Amino acid sequence: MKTTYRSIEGTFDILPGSASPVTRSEAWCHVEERIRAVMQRFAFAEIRTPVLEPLDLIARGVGELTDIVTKEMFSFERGSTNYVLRPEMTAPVMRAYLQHHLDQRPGEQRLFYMGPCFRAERPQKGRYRQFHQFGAEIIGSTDARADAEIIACTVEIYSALGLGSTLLRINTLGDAESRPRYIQALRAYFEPFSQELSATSQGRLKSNPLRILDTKLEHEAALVQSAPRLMDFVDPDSRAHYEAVKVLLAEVGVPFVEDPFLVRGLDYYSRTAFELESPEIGAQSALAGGGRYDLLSVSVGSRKPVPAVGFAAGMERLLLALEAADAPWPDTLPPTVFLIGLGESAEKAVFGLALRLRQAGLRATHGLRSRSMKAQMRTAHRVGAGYCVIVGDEELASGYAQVKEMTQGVQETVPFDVLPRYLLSHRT
RNA sequence: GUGACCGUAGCUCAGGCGGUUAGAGCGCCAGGUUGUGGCCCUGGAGGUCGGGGGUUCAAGUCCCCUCGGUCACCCCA
Repeated sequence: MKTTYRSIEGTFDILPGSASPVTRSEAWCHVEERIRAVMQRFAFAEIRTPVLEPLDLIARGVGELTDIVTKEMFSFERGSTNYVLRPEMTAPVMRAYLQHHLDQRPGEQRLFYMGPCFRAERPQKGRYRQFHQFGAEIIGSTDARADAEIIACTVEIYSALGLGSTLLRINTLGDAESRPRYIQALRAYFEPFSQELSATSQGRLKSNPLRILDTKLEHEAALVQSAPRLMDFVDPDSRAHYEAVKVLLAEVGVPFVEDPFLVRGLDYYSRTAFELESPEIGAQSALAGGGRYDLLSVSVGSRKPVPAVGFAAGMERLLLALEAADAPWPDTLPPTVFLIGLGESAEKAVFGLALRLRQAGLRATHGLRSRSMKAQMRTAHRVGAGYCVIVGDEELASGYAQVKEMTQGVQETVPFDVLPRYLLSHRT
């Protein structure tokens, strides 16, 4: 049947019992639980921020010229305020940190988050207009251990879920000065070849030369080979910081590869940048990404700079990776008890009985359609109930219910008032 | 934003070069058992063939447009 309304393009419903983990609520619960567990072991505390944020916060935080801000935001005006549905969560978390003066709390702030984000891109596998991110931030530390811990935590979440075959790539982007200097050098290098570059690369030459570096065109890749190297422009302190991060990762046995061309798409990153990939989830292969963003706080209005590192990861991509890895999914637990009432007064009794069983801690349900015993029995079987409790006029008169165990099919007679105790002791 | 492919019952799909009331399996509902599920049998409900326009005596089948889905580019989680 054709339905009048459907979920908006690039958004989807998450249903119980769905075949794919991406749209299966049981899979989401399971994964969210595991993520929280790892976050808590890293002593991260949960922060929840609004889905709606001021447009300026995102524009300034993420960067006016980034793709996200120039063409991917769901934004609208109401009264004199411009709103956005957040396209990511780091800038909002920093906003909350500043707004609530979390720097006054003892030590660094270790925060994690989970929630929906929005980007108006063309949907494809692993990329949706409403998608879900989780991530963690350590705010208030310049120490390389903070970087390494964030990276270790990212990796830990995937391995805790049984995803071994991920690839960690890391790089350093240098400080606030080195990046602009490098960008300038890149422009100077590519400018003479401008005519040979593709239209997109020519555009990037103006907007974001760093992006030319990960071109897929062969003749451009050749040019990139002898382009100036980022590392040559990185300041000594950043280099030392990068070395320290690498040593820490090596010490705890987190495998990584260095990728001198890894640049992140958001403006606020400096120094450490990293990305975790899965080769098995399609073209959108980045499971998670992150890095240091010492510059963000100032660009969203802080008078003094607040150093921070963090990562953000995509829930849907994690679920996709688990699907590719053939991970098993917990099912929704079937009801322990299915109550069948025959006739009006029995139905009424069953309603109350169900409530008492639930209060005793049992999962109990009953049909609400006054159908035949046979039909109700079939439903009980199909929903996977462990027991049927049958109540008709005879049972009402005698005070004993029929209790049928569904796998063996044996049936016993149990007084109403001992039903909770009986079912609690017999359930598996 | 660009491109490719796809769009027939709730689901998975059949419907040779256009030709009479559009099918199957599964699922759903009911019955075969005056109060007993699973297996089996019988019956039923459910489709304006994504939508609109065109060609034709005739369109689920051909053409155009449109909407949606999928995947890729781009970008990124």
